[in-house]
Amino acid sequence: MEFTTEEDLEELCPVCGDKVSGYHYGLLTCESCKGFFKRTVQNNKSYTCNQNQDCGIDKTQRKRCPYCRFQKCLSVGMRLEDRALKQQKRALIRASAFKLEPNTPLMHSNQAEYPFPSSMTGLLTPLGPPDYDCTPACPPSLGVTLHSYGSFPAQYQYTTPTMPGRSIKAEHPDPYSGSPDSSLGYSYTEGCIPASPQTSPLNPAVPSLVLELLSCEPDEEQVRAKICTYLQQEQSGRGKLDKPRPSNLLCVMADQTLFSIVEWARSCIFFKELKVEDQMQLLHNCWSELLLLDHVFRQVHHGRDNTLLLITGQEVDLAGVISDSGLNLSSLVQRGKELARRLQMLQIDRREMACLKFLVLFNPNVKLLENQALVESVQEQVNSALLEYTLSSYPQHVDRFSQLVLRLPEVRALSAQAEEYLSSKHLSGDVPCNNLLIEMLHAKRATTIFLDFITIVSDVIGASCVASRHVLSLVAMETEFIIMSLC
DNA sequence: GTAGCCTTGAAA
DNA sequence: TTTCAAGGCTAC
Repeated sequence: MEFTTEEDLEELCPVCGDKVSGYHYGLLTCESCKGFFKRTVQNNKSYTCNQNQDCGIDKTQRKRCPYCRFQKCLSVGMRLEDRALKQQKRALIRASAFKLEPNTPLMHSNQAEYPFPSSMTGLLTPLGPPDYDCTPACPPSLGVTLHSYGSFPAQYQYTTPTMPGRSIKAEHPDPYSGSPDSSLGYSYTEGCIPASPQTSPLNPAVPSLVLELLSCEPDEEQVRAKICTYLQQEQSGRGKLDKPRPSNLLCVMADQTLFSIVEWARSCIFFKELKVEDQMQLLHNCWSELLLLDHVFRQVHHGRDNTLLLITGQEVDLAGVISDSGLNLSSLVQRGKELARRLQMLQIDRREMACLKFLVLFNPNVKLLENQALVESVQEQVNSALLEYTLSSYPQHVDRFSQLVLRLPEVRALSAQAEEYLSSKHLSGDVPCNNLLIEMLHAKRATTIFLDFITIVSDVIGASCVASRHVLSLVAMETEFIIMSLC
């Protein structure tokens, strides 16, 4: 088809029939509809229709119902084009960087060589599963009521209490299959602006990287089954009369979940390209954040305010947990639930969850990695892909990217609090040494001590950390024994 | 809030 | 340097 520019411009705006002024947001529209779409998207406008959501939109009526006008903009195919996406991307990244900058990591990032826990090394080396003896011996502290929730439903059918009238259901029988069509796990129906890509007439292409990250997601049903089997074996080993306390169960669950997280990381794109030493440093840095995210995302799926959903599929009464646990633990639980509630309000989807996990795992603040460049590159790529995805799939929520990434400092702060809690429990002898949770905790603390030492050494010898890496490696070998003794 | 005109900046 | 789409500005 051949059209001259003049012929193109003689066309009428597909939204209101006014004279087109050029290509705007993907198609030929008039200047007013361009401006209207821009204002709506930029200012995150939300309209309602006073009629039956089928108002006629033409040049003279277009001002009457912004809701129907925006719906028509979407239905004819207006969307943020590449250029707009890039511009918004730059602006948002700048804004996010500005907001995130003061939130430097609460803990030291992991650095140069130091002794790695044996079980972690076992998990990361490709020589087969580790022979890890995880003996749960957590003290009774919760006294919670556990009642069976059965297995995970193959198909979610929740009504979110925080969003009355909005039904949430899986669009695919297997929400964990990772295929693009099933990747969201939810679909929404709502009267106003489409709230999810499925209902959006835009149906924009999902960045391939986002799909790639999603395909790395573990099959949660398998993870659940594995952990349940482990718990059953554990119980059968104890004997029928020796029933574990709920707090013991929770401790083992967290420990086993951490194993599954390490397994997930091992199989992930980019991560498996790293050397084992780098992999361990990244995991040591973020294990508690990933564990927390796993818990929080499960609560988002669960969608119930008064209960917690465990990895085993069991529901725990939230009030019981809060009343029966100490101040520190109840504070942790409540903050975790609040974080889940915020993400639920955002209607975070599984693609976004997968991206956030990668942003946590590939933390560019972990310095002196052998392949630092890859980690920084992945962080940048995932940031970019997530931003592109949120802008194109949720054009009515322009600050969605910021809202998502701004949860990460909260995750870090909360996980630091959880580590402190675990550490105090361990020091008081309530948690045994021989589980992965404690091992990771030790590894991180060892790194912190080591880093402080390295910083002092660097200052003393007047060399930059990078330049003195080889010298420091030698020092590390000498201090290895001291660090382990301290821990 | 709308819409027409102007400026900006990326891409060719 | 030119083109063109996005965003800014401002009278209405």
